[in-house]
Amino acid sequence: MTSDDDQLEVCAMLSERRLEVLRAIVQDYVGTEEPVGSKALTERHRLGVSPATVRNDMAVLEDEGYIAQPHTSAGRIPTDKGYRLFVDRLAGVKPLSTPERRAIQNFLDGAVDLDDVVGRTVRLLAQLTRQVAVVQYPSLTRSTVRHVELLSLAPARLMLVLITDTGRVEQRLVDCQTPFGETSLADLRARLNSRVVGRRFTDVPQLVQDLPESFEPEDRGTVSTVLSTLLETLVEEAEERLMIGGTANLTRFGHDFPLTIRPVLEALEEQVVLLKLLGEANESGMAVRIGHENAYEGLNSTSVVSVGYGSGGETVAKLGVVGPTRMDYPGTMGAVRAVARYVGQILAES
Amino acid sequence: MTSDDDQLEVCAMLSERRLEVLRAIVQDYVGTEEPVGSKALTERHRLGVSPATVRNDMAVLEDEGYIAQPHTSAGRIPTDKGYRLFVDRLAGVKPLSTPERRAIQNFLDGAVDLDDVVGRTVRLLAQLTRQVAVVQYPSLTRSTVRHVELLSLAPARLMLVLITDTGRVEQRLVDCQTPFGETSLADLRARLNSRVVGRRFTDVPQLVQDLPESFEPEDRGTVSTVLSTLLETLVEEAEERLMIGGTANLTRFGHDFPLTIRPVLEALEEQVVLLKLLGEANESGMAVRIGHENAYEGLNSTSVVSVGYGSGGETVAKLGVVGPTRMDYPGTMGAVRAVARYVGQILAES
DNA sequence: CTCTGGCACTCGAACGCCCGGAGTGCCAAC
DNA sequence: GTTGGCACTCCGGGCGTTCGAGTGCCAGAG
Repeated sequence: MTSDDDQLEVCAMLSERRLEVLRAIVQDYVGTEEPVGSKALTERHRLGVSPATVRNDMAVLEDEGYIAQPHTSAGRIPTDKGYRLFVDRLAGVKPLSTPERRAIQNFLDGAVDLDDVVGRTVRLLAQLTRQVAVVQYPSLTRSTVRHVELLSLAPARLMLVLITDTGRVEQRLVDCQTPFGETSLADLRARLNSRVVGRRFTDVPQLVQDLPESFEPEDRGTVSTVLSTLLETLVEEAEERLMIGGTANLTRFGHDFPLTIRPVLEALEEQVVLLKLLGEANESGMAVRIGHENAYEGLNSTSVVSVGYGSGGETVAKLGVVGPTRMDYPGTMGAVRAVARYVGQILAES
Repeated sequence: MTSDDDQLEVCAMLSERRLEVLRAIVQDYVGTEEPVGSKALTERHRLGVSPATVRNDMAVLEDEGYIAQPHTSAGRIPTDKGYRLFVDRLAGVKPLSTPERRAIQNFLDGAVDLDDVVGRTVRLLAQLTRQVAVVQYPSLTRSTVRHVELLSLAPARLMLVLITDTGRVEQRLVDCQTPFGETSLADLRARLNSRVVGRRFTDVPQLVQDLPESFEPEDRGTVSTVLSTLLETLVEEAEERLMIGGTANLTRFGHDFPLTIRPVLEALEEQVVLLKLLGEANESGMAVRIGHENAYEGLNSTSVVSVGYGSGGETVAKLGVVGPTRMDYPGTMGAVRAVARYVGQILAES
């Protein structure tokens, strides 16, 4: 359609005041949840022009697809395209107040382990934004190995435990064909750790591939089994886990309840869908996907604000919120960004 | 009120046919979600009497508080008390069909670790019952120690890993005041394991209390720190985790949406509330809490069906579903019981 | 004593109607 | 380019009517 030459249009058709009108419409609509008319606009905002002028501007904005009216002779509401313009050019990110920042820090500082960090984060985010929060667990693929442990549970049964630098622990049972002596076990444990500790998960396969050869023939089978279980764990767990919270906030969505809320709840149960949503976060900064910009159909009337977080300069996972397209974008973006930063700090400390 | 002499009343006032009428009302109402009238009842069920007779019976049932009418000249709907009678004396537990059983087993057999077992269980239960499923992780307090592992991460930093017989793994960082040698570490690990492996968590405190004394004076501080961290983990993690799923099924609740669904979603976010709900499950068998029988106010128009599960004869945790009081009790109870049994089997195998 | 058919009554849901108000689009004037 | 005026549209709420399902009661039959 007309999306290629947005930049042109913005310059040509949309004067400064028209943009101001759009901003006012978005702000009012977000506040009141009701279509906003020309008269109300001039009353609530000091635009310096009369309702009639605003009406003309609104007609232009509607022609260009930034706003729409639910039915003839009703006020206007922003379209997805309108929100997009608002987010891109009309609104900044609203920083949190100092008390809010302090509250975040205090709350997150109390966490005792990784599960707790993620749990607290998700509750915090839900409370701050009054929307549904989604937090991805720090990813295995980007993190490094802190330790690999091997335990003998029974003569032919081992347990493999994998500990990451982000505090995550994964374990697997390994059934071996032949009994595996304690000394061989200690040997394997030591060699395995000396090779992979501190290395990235993605590098592990190459680092261990020649390990079996250095063992006695009768142990090679078991060593291979252990290694393949280890690699399997890496792959399987690369399908990330995540935690959601604040679903009760869905009840604030709107009046046309069942139709809106249903697909959202369904989407929230589909980890794959959620991961994709978060995954679309831009590497560098925050991503805002508005309404139909979301690939998943059920979320066509919701927006997703997501951002990566991590310790050091590295992004190890993402977090974000899902809310109605009619949301307070500056505030939400501010909260999401702030929480991501603090979580990154917490992870770096542990 | 009249609740003390239920048994009497049941005999005195409620003939066999009246009970049959109540059963028919419950069944019809669960099916249609609409108040059921006398005429419809005689048409759908072969009661062998006329609508007028049924009307008289209904009047009695209403006097006794088993049914009520939303407004004058509407059909009747069962009260909580009516459902209670239905569950206790009029309905059995409907066993699942063979294909269903097979499907459950196949689905659960594919699980790779404890998280996966719980995750699959919750999805399964939600799908079978078309309601919200809640599954508690196997409890630490009732399970036994499979292994305790100690790793040295830095000279004065240890990691403690605890593995249970149900496959659960907990880890904690331990900062020690003084460096702790590898040999002391191996020593502690060995002694610790020889004492607690195979023992119940509740017994651990006594079993380890004299351990520090048998170490060199310079190591005693660290040993004590490790032990107290271990005990702490037992206590902290005794606050159980749980997983929920099938929240999208809440949309099938009713028409008076926002009011009903809101408190339920809120309750589902409160682990404490949920744990209490499940906790009310009778030790031996299944528990059904109907409407106002639930202590938590927000769940006054929902019913909870819960049951314990475990490997061997032992109950290690509970699971259940939350749904509208208007639910298919026999079917739900059958599904819950069957799933609990299979999960118990799976846990016993691993 | 129990069951049945009949009958008058009640009340909610659905429908149609009207009206007020908010908001628009257009136009002529500044 | 901006403004005030004006006719028009359409949604939402309030009101009265109708329709039908369902009830309670009663008198009579088994």
